[in-house]
Amino acid sequence: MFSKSCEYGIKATLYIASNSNNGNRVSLNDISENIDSPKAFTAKILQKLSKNKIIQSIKGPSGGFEITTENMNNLRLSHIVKAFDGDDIYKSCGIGLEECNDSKPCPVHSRFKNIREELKRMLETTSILDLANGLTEGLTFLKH
Amino acid sequence: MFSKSCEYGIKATLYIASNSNNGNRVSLNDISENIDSPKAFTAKILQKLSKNKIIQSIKGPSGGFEITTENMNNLRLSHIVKAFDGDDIYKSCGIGLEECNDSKPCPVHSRFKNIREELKRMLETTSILDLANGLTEGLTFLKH
DNA sequence: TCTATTTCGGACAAGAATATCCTAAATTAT
DNA sequence: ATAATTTAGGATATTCTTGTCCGAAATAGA
Ligand code: SF4
Ligand code: SF4
Repeated sequence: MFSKSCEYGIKATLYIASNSNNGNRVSLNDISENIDSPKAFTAKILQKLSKNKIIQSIKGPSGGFEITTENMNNLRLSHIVKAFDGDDIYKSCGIGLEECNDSKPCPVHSRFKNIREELKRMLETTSILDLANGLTEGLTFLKH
Repeated sequence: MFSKSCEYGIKATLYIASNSNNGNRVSLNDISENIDSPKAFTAKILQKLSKNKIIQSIKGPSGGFEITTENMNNLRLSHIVKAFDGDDIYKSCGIGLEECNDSKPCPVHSRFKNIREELKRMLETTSILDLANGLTEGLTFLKH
């Protein structure tokens, strides 16, 4: 469904958010250990999140990553997905015709439409904070 | 959502089905032209469909590909998807934890679950014939 | 100022997906 | 039989994604 990068991006953001909730800044090492992702690759992911102003990065000793309360509240899952995978998931569903529209639909169009819209709606209404809270409360997990 | 291979696989099957409906056997050339896909690559796709007994292939002059009425009726979209992409789409949704379960859910689990199940249900209930009919009747299209 | 820590960013490597090419095998028609 | 057509399948190429490596830049503390 999502690219590996996007999956790591979501996990990393949520891990950072859950820690920022508690006032803790976290390092690349922390993150890649706790979300079970390759360290060097995760560094790239974090750079991208940082450039997209989803998280904040601080260099130097006792540096690391954090996310502002404002961002946690305002940013949605859709923002992260968009940063990594673009809006493909909203457009090129089904069998990937170049231009999709209702007036010249592909055979699976009507069947996929609802699902696609439900997914879109879910991503656009779920905030980082919503998801991070479950982590903080120990109700959900980022690795097994 | 699906791999390119899977998309071609779906399109090819539907094109063949729509033609088998009219008693026409179609060749690789026909198919790749009408679904707008790279010919050599499409040949591989057709081989896979054939090995998976989704379509039938006939060699030699006036050979080509066709699909039986029985297969059109019995086979679902899910069979094609499974042949190309496995059952990933049913398992590794959301952020791709290795083992997914309700008792140790990832943060997006509850939100993704419904969507995933709806997708699964749709794929498992949509037959090749359902989709091919729309094509035959000129209501839906495989290229623009 | 010097050192240690930590992110940044460019270059490179490995792997997977996508795509092409060419020859073999089967089948039909002549 | 021979030639023409069409699928089968192995080898190879290209492109994209995923992943690693290493030195530069920033920053905190001694
Ligand atoms: S399902 Fe609709 S939107 Fe998706 S590829 Fe087909 S025509 Fe386009
Ligand atoms: S949403 Fe559920 S099933 Fe999907 S990866 Fe997360 S825990 Fe697993």
